[in-house]
This record gives sequence, C-alpha cells and structure tokens, in this order.
Amino acid sequence: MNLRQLAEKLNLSQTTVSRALNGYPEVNETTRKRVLDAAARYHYRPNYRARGLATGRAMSIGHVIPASNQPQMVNMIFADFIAGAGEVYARHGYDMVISMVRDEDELRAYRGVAEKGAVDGILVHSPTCDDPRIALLSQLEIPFLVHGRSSRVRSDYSWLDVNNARAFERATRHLIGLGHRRIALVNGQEQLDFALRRRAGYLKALRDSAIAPDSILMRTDEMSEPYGHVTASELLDLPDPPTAFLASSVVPALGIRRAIEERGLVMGRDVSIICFDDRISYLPNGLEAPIFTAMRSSIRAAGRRCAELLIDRIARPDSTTVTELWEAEFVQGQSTGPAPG
Amino acid sequence: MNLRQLAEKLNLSQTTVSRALNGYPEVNETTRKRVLDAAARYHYRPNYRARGLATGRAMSIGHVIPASNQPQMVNMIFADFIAGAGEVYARHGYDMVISMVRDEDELRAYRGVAEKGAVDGILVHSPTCDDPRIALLSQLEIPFLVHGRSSRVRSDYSWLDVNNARAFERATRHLIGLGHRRIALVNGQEQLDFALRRRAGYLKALRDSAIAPDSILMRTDEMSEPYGHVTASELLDLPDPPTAFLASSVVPALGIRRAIEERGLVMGRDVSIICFDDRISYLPNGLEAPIFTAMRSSIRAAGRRCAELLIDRIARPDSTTVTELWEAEFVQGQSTGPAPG
DNA sequence: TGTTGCGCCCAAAGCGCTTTGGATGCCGTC
DNA sequence: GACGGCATCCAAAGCGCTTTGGGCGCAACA
Repeated sequence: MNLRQLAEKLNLSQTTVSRALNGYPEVNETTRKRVLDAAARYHYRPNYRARGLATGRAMSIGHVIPASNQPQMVNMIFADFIAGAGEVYARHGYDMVISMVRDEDELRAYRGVAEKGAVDGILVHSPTCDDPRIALLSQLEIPFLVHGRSSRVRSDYSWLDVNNARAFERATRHLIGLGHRRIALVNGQEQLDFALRRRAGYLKALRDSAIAPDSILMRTDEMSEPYGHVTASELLDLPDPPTAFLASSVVPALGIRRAIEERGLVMGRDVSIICFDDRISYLPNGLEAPIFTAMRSSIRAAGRRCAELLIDRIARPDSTTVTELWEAEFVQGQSTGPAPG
Repeated sequence: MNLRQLAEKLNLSQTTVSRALNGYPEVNETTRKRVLDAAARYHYRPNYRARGLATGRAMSIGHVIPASNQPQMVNMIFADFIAGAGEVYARHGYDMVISMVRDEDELRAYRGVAEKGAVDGILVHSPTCDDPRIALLSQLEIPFLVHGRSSRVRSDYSWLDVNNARAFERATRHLIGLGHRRIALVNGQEQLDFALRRRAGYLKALRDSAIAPDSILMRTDEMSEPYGHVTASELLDLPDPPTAFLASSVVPALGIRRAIEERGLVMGRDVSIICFDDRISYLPNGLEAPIFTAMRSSIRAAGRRCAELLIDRIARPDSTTVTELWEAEFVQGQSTGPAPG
C-alpha cells in the first residue's frame, strides 16, 4: 500500500493525504480523521526511502565500528552505549545504522557513509589521542559527535566525555589517603584517549603526594578478565608488591580480585581495588551494595545524552559546537581499606 | 555531487554514467574508465535513498532490540554477534539498522520496519519458547532468520541454532561420568528458548543415569556475575551441597568460582564447573589454555553465518526455508575433576 | 547499394514521497 | 452584486537514481 493507492481509496489527492498524515493545518479535521483511520486500517506506512529522498533527510544516525580482530572496539561497553543511544533515537524517529568495516577501511567508510547520504549524523566512538576521524568529518561537513575526546586535536568539535583524569586522580588520592604508597594502574590500551587521561590523573595524584611513579606498576592492555588476573598475579608476586590496584573497568577488576584471593589475601584488607564502573548491565558491581569501591559513570546514560546532543546538532546545524564533561561519582564499596602494615 | 552533475562534467548521459559505474556491459571500456576516474576524483557516491527507491532494495538488514530495563536482550553476546554479522553485511554491501524499542512496542516495531520498507530482511534475536514474532514476520512476507528456535512454533521458518539440549546433556553426562551426583544448573531465564532446551538436556542426562532431579539445584535468572555468586553461595551452604555446577555462560561461572574460592574450596577438585562458552571477546575463557571446562560455540561465528543465510534468503526469496544446527565443542579446562569423597 | 547486426549511447519514465503554487467554493462585507 | 478572505483541496514538479526502449553510426554481408 503506497500513498497513491491510499489516496485513491479515499478519493483524495496525494497532497491532502500526505498533509493529513503529517499534521499540516490546511486539512479539515474530519478529513484528517478519515485519512488516519484508513492508514491504520490498511497498515499504510510512508516509504522510508521515498520520504528521505523527498525531504533530504535520512532519519538515521551512523555508527562506524572497526571489526578488528582485536575486540577492543566492539567492546563490552558498546552494547550498553547503543542501548542508551537507541532509546533516544527511537523517541525522535531516528534509526541507528551500524557499519562494520575492516580497520584499514575505517576512514573510507566514514567518507562513504557521509557521501552516499545514508545518515544525518555520525557518532564517533573510542577516539585515539590524535584521531584523524575528527578532521575528516569536519571537512565532510556532516554533523557528528565524539564520545570521548582526542587530546591532540586542537580544532573545534562536539564531544561528551567523562572526566577521566579527574576520576583517576581522585581515586588515587583516596588510596593515598588510606596510606597506600605502591598503587598499580591496570589501564586500558593507551593509544585510546580515555586511557591516557586516566594515567595522567593517576600520575598527577602521585606527584602531588611526592610518590615516585614506578613504571613496573603501570600496565596497559585490552581490558579483559584474564588480563586483570595475569597482571595482578605478576605484580603480587613481586618482592615489593603493590598494596592497591586501580582498574580501568570492572572486567579486569574481577581478574585482579581473583589473583588476590588465590594468594589467600583478602580484598579490602590486604589489598585494595578501585575500579572504573561503567555500569555495564550484565556486569553490575554488586546487586544491592557495591562490591568494588569505584568511580562510577553510566555508559548507558552517556549513550542517551550523546544521542540527544547529536540530534540537536542535526536539527540546528550551524549552532556552535557543544561539549559536556561529566564527573564520575565515587562509590564506597568493600574493596578498599587502610594500607596494611 | 550527484549523477546529473557528474554526467554533465563528462558530457555523457546519466544512463551511461550509471551503467559504467554499475558494471553493465554496454559501455565502452575507455568510457567506463573515464567515468570511474571522474567518480573517484569528485568523491561521487550514488545517493543511498535514491538508489533504493529506484531498485526497490534497501540494502540493509534490520535488528529490533527491545530496550528493556532488564538488560537480558541487549546482552553480553549481542556485541559479538553483530560484530560477526556486520562483517558479512559489509562484504555484501549491506548496512545494519538497529531499532531500539520499548518492550511493549516490539511487535509494532517489526511491522513498522517492514512496512516502511527500511530493510530487506530481519534478524530475530533471542526467541522465546512461543515467539509471536515468527508468525508476524511470516505474514508480513519479509525475509527473516531466527538466531535460535522457538519450540512451540510449528510453522516453517529459517533458523540457526546451537544444539543447546545436546550440549547440556553431554556436559551433564561428563560430570556424571566423573562421579558427580548432585549437579546444579545455573541457567538463564527460562522463557527464552535456549534456556529451556538446556534444562531439557540436563534433565535427560540425569534421567538416563537414574538420578532424580532436585528442583533446589535448578536456578534460572538473568546471567550476571552476581547471580552466579549468590546462587552458588546459597547452594554451597546447603547441608547437602552440589559437587558440580553447570553454568549457562562464562559470566555466572565467574561468580560461581568466586563463591567456591570464598569457602576455601578448590575449583576442579572440591567443586566442578562446566559452563557454556560463547567466546565473548572480552571475557575469554582463559588466554591460552581454557580455565573452565566448557561447551563452546562462537557467537561471533554464529553472527557471521546468520548474516550469510539471511542475505541468501533475500537474494532468493522463494527458496525453501533453511535451518542449521550447530554442535557445541567440548573443551577440557581446569574446572572439572572427579567427584570428591 | 541496401540491409542487418552490433556496439555504444541517450531520452524519458518511474520509484513513492513532499511541497510549491494555485484552484475552488463559500462566507461576510461594502 | 462584486470582491476579498478563508478554508480546503489538488496538479505537478522534483528529490537522484535505475532501467526500458529506442537511435545512431559503422562494419559486414548479400
């Protein structure tokens, strides 16, 4: 059933039917009712592409995901992020289109998706420290928003980020306040901007307390459970082991806890952990009370807000760029305590 | 840059340019070369919606995800599944469009996405035992493929599934072979078809060995780490605790292990675990050697194969329905051993 | 020389919608 | 009674592409 057929059934012109359906004022209310009834009865739905062609809008938003064999990008937070974003898209009538591409095709994919007009805007995930996507998208003149920031990109662009430096600075300071001096950092991959900022925050807190950083305590890799376990095992077996761990996510924190308990140590007494908690739905940090002391910021909420900001930029394309910096919340769990000895 | 402008620049008709770009034979090879060069130079890319309108194909595939507050659906396996599917889509020039909808709107969303012609086919996730989506999509006459099956739906439809019953039957049998008699089942939510089949396999193995099932040992809920922990804690504190656990995923298995170790017991000696391992990228079951003894089947590979099957169905819409049942692979880890005592 | 056949190219229709620019009829007003 | 204004509707153009149904020129054939 298309518009023409529906119009014929109603003995109206396509114009009138279209206007009735789209809420334009120049159509009699009784006529509008007739049209709406008929549309519902025949399950009429305006053709997506025809409408897009006519209006020039795609009513969809693109996410380009590099389908690397290294799973970092399609990562654990992705599902929750798009769940949040998707909610907002749906509310505004947008669809989410995801292009999975080989890493080496990534930039070309952004080009492609923009030039063929498949989307009205693009959401950029997991920026690196010097991310080339930002310059490309600016040049393509398509609205976009970055979830995160790119430290070495000086141009103007819209982003939403958590204050990762501040979060890790506070976490480190908290541990120092508890008397810890040897604090390990189990970080994500440091070509990613957020990881770099987290390390910067960690280092700043150490410096402020005149604690010399020890490079053996600073680890970086993809955030998996075994990574946390292997790393913590190594470090705990050092002659001078850390008394506290800072983990970039709940996932490696689970591995760290396991290494601690394997050695007959007690988390929160012998060894402390603070982790960053993205509130991943199936890896909750405890059911009622939090297990891990954590810096917490909901990735799902970030997805929602990113979607709102991007949709707003699409609606008003020449508005000034928008930035939003969220502070992570400190939550006291059972994984921290005074430094032993 | 659109087709008309490109054609003008080349002093050719739109027809010829279109044909040159789309590889039709009736155009001189030197002309084709000119066209391709110009297209590359000007970054010409055929407009997605216009092409769709003209061809009647959307070149995209829909996934409808209920954005429930219960995170079951947007779950941990989702990211890996779509990573696999996305690879194949990309290779065939398809995009993936994801509609996030409120649970109560789910069926309507399938209708909508089909009727407005936004997608050429639909991939159905996480079917329940009696899933209404299958009848709806059949009636809408849009190609679709179910990842999983719906036990109580008798009509003909295409699906790809892991032999969940068989996997859990074998796992249970393996534990029984090791002398275990009290085996707990830490299952997913049993309105979902895969969970029901897993329980059926578990029960069959028990029955075949004349072991009476004990309903206290059969648990079902969303598969999270705390769920595994809480459940195992309860069961291990019973006067007559299980000596082995069967877990529906690595995630609750992590919680079960934690409960075991908290009690000073040793996994694989005092208590055994077999879990289903979907090979989630950031929750690998060990790095080199597997930690958990497991029934293994890659969710990412399933995503790839589902995409292939669906694309094939789209290409040949009146082919007969296709079904594919995968056997999970048994992998020996360090989490199983002879029943104690 | 006239006729085919073929290689190459083009004009125009059509996909299903939105939107511009009227047309029509009816009312009240001077 | 002519006229402007308003409410309601319509015809047709246009979005950018694909595809149908030729047209034109040249070589080969009779």
